[in-house]
Amino acid sequence: MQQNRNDKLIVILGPTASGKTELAIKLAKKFSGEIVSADSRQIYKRMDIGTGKATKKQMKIVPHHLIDIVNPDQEFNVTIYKKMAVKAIKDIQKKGKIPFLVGGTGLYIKAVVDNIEFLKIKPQKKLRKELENKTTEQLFKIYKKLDLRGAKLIDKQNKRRLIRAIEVCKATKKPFWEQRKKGNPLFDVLQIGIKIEKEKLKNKIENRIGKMFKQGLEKEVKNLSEKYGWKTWSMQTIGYQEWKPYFNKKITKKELQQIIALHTRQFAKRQMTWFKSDSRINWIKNEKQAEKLIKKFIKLTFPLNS
RNA sequence: GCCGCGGUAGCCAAGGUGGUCACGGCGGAUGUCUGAAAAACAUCAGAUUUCGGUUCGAUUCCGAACCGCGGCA
Repeated sequence: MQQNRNDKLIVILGPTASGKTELAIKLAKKFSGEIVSADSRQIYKRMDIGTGKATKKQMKIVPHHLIDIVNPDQEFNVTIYKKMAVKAIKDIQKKGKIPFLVGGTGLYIKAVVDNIEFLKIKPQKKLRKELENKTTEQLFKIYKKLDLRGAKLIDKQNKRRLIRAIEVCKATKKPFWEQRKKGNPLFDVLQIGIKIEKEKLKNKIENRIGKMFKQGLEKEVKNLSEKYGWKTWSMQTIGYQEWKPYFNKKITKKELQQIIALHTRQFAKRQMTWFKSDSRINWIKNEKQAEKLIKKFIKLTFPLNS
């Protein structure tokens, strides 16, 4: 354990609408920290209301990183994210401040916390296009030939994963599965998860959507769809994709709102499924508990703060 | 009131000609995750409106009741 080097990282995670943003800002302010977003949608510019970004005002209280970093028609992925996040975190540490990694995108958080070293094989458009025309059975057969062990463990029916696995095998001439790896941990991490009952979260989700509608989500979505269409990756976002049938007059506004709420609830559940499996997460119910954990965590490196 | 049509899981919904019946989809529960992750994918639970009859056997055939829809009065 290095005593005086600042390699601490505090993670604040939880399902959508659980109140991460608010909590993180309070904590970061209190412990002189800066926020690094771990949210796969808030990276997009112009997608403000529907992704639940912090307001300009809030961002003035505490510096935020990795928000608004690409245009809505640009492609983005974990690898890019990880690189940027690690850099942002280190920069904050160098300033003697504490980085707060805040968000609900499990894979992004994991990439940083577990230092996943993604294989440097770029997605190959031609190959992917070719493979996409095949059935999952065909893809599985191909993969099996390239990586017998991996074939036993992969989601057999998940085309997207099969294609990626094949892509890596072909590019590296080695089995995909055994090439996956984690590096040594980059940071000393404290993970804090927001615990919230299902019913309560359901209400919060509904309220939040109501608020978004009032804040002008319709216009935001309309502008985006007119400028970039509906097919971009960024439009594959809850709170955005659902508007298409509404604009085409296939559903009413009330139905639209219900569908968004449904999708959001389902998403929240998937997030929890992801987080549940990480036993390192400290689940808290309120700010006080979070503060307590942080104080204890920080003591060694920042004796003056406690 | 009469005539017709229908009543299959929380919702939608397949099931010519009776054989441990019970297709799907949505929703639900549980889970997977190493370059799209607010993505993609998997597993599981759950039903024949009710009461009688015919039959070795009824989701299926017959009758009645109840409910819904349409038409006539």
